[in-house]
Amino acid sequence: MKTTKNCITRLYQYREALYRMKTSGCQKVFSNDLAEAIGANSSQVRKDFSLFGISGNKRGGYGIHELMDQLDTLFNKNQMRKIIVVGVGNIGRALMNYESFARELILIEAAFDIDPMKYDREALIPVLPMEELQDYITHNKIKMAIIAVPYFAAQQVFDLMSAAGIRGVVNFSPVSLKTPEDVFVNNVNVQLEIDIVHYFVNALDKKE
Amino acid sequence: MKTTKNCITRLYQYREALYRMKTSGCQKVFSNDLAEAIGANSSQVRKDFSLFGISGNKRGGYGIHELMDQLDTLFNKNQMRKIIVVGVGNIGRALMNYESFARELILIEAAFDIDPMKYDREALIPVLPMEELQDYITHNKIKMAIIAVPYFAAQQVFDLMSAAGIRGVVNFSPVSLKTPEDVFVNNVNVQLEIDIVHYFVNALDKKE
DNA sequence: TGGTTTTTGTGATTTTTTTCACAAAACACC
DNA sequence: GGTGTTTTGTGAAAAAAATCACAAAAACCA
Repeated sequence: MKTTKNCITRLYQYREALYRMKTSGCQKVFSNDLAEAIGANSSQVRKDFSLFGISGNKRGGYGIHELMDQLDTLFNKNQMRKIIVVGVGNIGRALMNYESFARELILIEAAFDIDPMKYDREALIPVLPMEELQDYITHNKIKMAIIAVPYFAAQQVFDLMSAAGIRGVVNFSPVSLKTPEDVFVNNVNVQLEIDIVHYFVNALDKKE
Repeated sequence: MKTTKNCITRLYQYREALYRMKTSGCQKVFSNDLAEAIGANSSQVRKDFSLFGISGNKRGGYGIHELMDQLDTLFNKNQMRKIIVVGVGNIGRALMNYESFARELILIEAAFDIDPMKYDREALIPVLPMEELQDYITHNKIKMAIIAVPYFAAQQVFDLMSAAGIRGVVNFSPVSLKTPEDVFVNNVNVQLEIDIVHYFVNALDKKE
C-alpha cells in the first residue's frame, strides 16, 4: 500500500468532519459532503477510502458510525498510546498539560530534562533526568517520543533515543533531524509555520 | 509565480542548512550540498531558486552570504513582524514565552483571552480581554494572528479576526477552519502530528 | 591560449497526485 | 417489476511535482 502523509492527513480531516456531523445527528454521509468539508474533490475521498479497503453503499453513502470506527482503527484511536516528552521547556510543558490528549487516548507517560531543578518523580507525569532516558525507553518499551529541546540539543537527543529503540518522533525543535531509515520523524517547526503564513500574506498583498 | 507550501518549506530548510554551513565557516555552496542537506535532488534546489530569480555562478555555486540574504528577504526576516496570540492556555502561553522568536524578529505584541483571571495589561506581553480584539487589530493594523483557543471557540474567534481585517492565521486549535478567500490559514494540529507518526510507526512494524 | 572539468539553468521526461467520467449497484416510486 | 435517479468505485485523463539530461558558462591548468 502506498500511503502518503497527505493522504493520512486527509483521512484525519474526514474523521474530524465526521465527528462534527455525528454530533449534529447525522447517520450517513456521502463522499461529496466529506469532500466539501475538507475542500477536496469527491473522487479524492473515495480514492482515499478505497486505498484502505473502506467501502460504502452505492446510493447510500457511508454509515458515519461504521466509517468513524474504521478510521479510529486506522489511527489506533482505540488503544492507549504511550509517549514520552523530552525537554520540559515551554513547549514540552504545554504538551504535558494539553487537555485533549486524554480524550484521544494519548498518554504522556514521563518527561525528561537535563535541568535538575525540573526533576520531579512524584508528579502526575514524572520529570526524570536525561541520564535515565535510554533505560526508560528500553525498559518500558516506549515506541514514540516528542522532542521539545532547544535546537542545539535536538540531534543529540534524537540519536540517544534512536539508539535505545524509539520508532517514531515528533520533533518540535526548530531544526530538521538527520534520521535513520527505520525511525519515522515528523518535524513540526513553529517558526516555519508562522513564516509561511507571513510569506503568503505578503505574496497576496503584492498581487493586489 | 506559482509557489506552493512545499516549495516554501524547502526554501526554509535550505536557509536552515545554510545557517549551519555558515557557522562552520563555509563561504560558498553547491546545489548538490543543499540537496543532500534536506534530502532532495539538486535540480530541485536549482528549480526552487530559479522560481525566485535566485541565481548562482556556473562552476562557482552560490555565495552563502548572498544566498542567505536573498532567502531572508523572501521571508521578511529583515523586518520586525508583529503578531498577536488569541487564547492564553498552555499553547498560547508557551508561544508567548518562546525564546527563539525574538532572534527571528517575530514579536508577539499582545495576547487575548476570555478569562478575566488572565488579564494583565502591565505584562511584557499584555493579556487583554477578548472584547478588545477587533479594535486592537484595526487600530494597530495587525495582519497576523495565532489562534490557540479550545476547539469549540476556534471558528468564532477566527470569524471575529477575519472581520477585523486579519490577513494570515496560524491555527493551533485541533479543528480545521472554514476560511474566506482572502485570509491565509495554516493549520497546525498537534494531535494530528502525533497520530501521523503513530500511524507510520505501526505501518512500518506491520511490513517487517 | 586551448583543452578539461565543474556546476548552473532549464527544456524534456518521468513520476505522482488529483480530477474526470462513466459503468454498475442500490434504492424509490409508480 | 420496470423506470428513473443517485452515488459508489475505479480506470482513463489531466495536472502538478520531481527528476533527468545536457548545453552553456566559468574556472582551472598546462
